[in-house]
Amino acid sequence: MSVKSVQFAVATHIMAALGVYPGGQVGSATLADSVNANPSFVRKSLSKLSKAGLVVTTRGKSGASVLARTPKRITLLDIYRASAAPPAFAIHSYPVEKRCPVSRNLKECMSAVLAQTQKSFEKSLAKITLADLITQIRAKRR
Amino acid sequence: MSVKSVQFAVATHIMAALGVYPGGQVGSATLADSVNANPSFVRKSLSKLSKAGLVVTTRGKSGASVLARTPKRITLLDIYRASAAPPAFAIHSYPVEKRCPVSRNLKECMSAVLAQTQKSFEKSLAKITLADLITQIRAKRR
DNA sequence: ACCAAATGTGACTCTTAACATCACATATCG
DNA sequence: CGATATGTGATGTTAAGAGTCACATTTGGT
Repeated sequence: MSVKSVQFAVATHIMAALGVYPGGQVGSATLADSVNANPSFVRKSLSKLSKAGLVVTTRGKSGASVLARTPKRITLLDIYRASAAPPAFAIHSYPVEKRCPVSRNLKECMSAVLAQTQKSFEKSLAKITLADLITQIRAKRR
Repeated sequence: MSVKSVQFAVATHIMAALGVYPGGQVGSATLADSVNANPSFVRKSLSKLSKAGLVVTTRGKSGASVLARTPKRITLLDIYRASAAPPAFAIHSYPVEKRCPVSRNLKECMSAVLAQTQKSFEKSLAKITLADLITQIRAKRR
């Protein structure tokens, strides 16, 4: 039950870079440098952010990306959702043993629990804006 | 950033079964039946619960397991921690691009964010007791 | 109109970590 | 002391994300 995907972290990195870079017009090659990852991988992540409406990218020669709106109005939940990271929690998929009431009913109970849990951590992400993150990064500036 | 582990769900299944079973003395083979998983796998999970002090198991002939305390005093957070599921969130491990302030500082900021997030969902798990879960299972009883 | 330079994406391989299983050590009741 | 349980290390299997490549698509500049 746990997801070790790097999508969310990379997406956040990209968004932060776009927010910090003066002017905001940044090409995918530059972003790939900052993240230190394969350009193609970064472009895929960027593409998802674009489809989610968090950034606006222009194609063709001198193509680049810009934040679609001010960092204050972008939460980490927006980024998390856009990054399409797999759900953080999972239930086993073993077949049900029909004669056992626990086996018959546990999964349903568990999904309720996990849904609530997921909601709770998403709420926590929604409280943090990209602007907050950028402020922190600028504060360190070392 | 994501690996789906089934540990938590299995551990919870085991605990619920122990709580529901009248008397509570249950062997690992019976538990394996209920979960519908390999007995060895279940024993490993059981072993972790035992080490965490959530169940008491006796070895040797007629060995079995019992809840270490009343279900009201066992939270899903206890079980989650005992199950040693991998942390729910991860940060990428790409090397830092030193000339980029975002690259230099983002990871630290992200770990703070993720730590807070982890805390938030653990808090949510702490609110649910094993007794709650058992009540739900009994309520359905179909 | 064409070329250069950028993003968008499908296909494929590589790697990793969880799952699954086995074998056997260890424990203990009768 | 043997039958039967749990505990656990070793090993094979498998699924999913990461990484990479190739190429289509787009678009500004000359």
